[in-house]
Amino acid sequence: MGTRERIVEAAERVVRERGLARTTTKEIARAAGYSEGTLYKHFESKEDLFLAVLAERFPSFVVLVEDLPARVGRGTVRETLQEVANNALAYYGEIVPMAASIFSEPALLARHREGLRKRGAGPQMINETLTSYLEAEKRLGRVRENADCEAAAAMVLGACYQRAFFRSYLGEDVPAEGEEGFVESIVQTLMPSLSPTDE
Amino acid sequence: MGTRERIVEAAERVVRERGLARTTTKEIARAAGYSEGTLYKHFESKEDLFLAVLAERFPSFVVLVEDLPARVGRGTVRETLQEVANNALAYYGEIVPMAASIFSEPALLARHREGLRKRGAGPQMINETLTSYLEAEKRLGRVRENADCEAAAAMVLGACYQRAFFRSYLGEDVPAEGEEGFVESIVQTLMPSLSPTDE
DNA sequence: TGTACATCAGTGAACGCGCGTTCACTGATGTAC
DNA sequence: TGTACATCAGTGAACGCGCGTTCACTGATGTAC
Repeated sequence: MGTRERIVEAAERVVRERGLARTTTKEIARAAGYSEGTLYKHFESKEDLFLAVLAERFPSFVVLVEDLPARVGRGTVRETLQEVANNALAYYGEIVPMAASIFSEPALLARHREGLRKRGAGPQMINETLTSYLEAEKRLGRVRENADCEAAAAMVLGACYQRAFFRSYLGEDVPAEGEEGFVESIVQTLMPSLSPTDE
Repeated sequence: MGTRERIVEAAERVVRERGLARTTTKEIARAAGYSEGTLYKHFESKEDLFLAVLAERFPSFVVLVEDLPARVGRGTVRETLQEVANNALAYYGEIVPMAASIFSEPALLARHREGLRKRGAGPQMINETLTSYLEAEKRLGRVRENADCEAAAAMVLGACYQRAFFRSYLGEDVPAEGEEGFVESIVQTLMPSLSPTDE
């Protein structure tokens, strides 16, 4: 692992631990095992370093759902939805605190946004991928003809997203089993709108 | 309006404009029309001032849905859900950027959390109120017997919440009419799970 | 009414700290001949 | 092989700026007699 990568990784770690506002170049250097000067050999500024963290260290939005196209027509739609929702909940729980903190630095948010735009990436990609999956299932007749796939995806993922946010915001220690039940009740409640016939 | 209130209002304005990280006591004082010294006559520290902003300037979570209990049995459930969802979308759009930015200051978040806990308040109150409304409608037979009201509320509000977050995050200018259509498709998709009979 | 004093919101210059950033320097490695 | 030089990642002390906070002071208002 090169110096640059070590610095980016350390920066992410420090931001997670102390929050964006309390993260200093001194602390990042210490965590990475280099001097502060070295940071500036690899990055133009602290802001540039943060942008690298956001671009390089976030688990890809695509990875979470990348095998969804291959799931079309296999297993039940319900099982697939539950698996996606469980993954989304865990994923959102990881990234929400960090993504949220960018809002305190509008200039950083603007530059990050621009980076996302150029790469055609962004958090909404998960929703689009899940929508596409449901539409493919609809074409196979495994999702009812008049279902609104976009709305269904927005509700499943939105519910998970909000729950992850609440957890971070309220600092609760919700047991993992509670989360499983949550996902199950969400999918269960949505199924009548998706099933081609009453189950 | 007293001095203290003017300072709190100015602080909120500055945080909205410049983000939490770029908000200084100097700028707050300028915006409020007082000297920096005056800030410290009314607040122990900058952090205390922010906590006052969070506690006093956020539109109450309750106000949005406070008349929901009175709506039980009146109008259609669908209309009520749509109205709530539209309000939620607008409300989340207002508060998300500011609420999110607290994540950059873990100490501030922890103190705010404690304040919420003491007042029995918090963002999840909206979900609880909407759940109660749906349960009351269920008792009247206007929502199907086996419906999961908590899951339904989580999906409607979660979808709105995530959409508001995406808008802020991506900086899009989604036209208002697009939002109306979004809310409609959400509620439409959820109705089969709630209606006592097929519509 | 006038006088002496107390109170207190507000001022604004000053302070000191911690931050991001810079820069002259080091020393290991590579290269030419 | 040895010598002279170039390169470059990394150092760490230093700098200066902007921040949150303090404090001696002001002047308006209230109160006692």
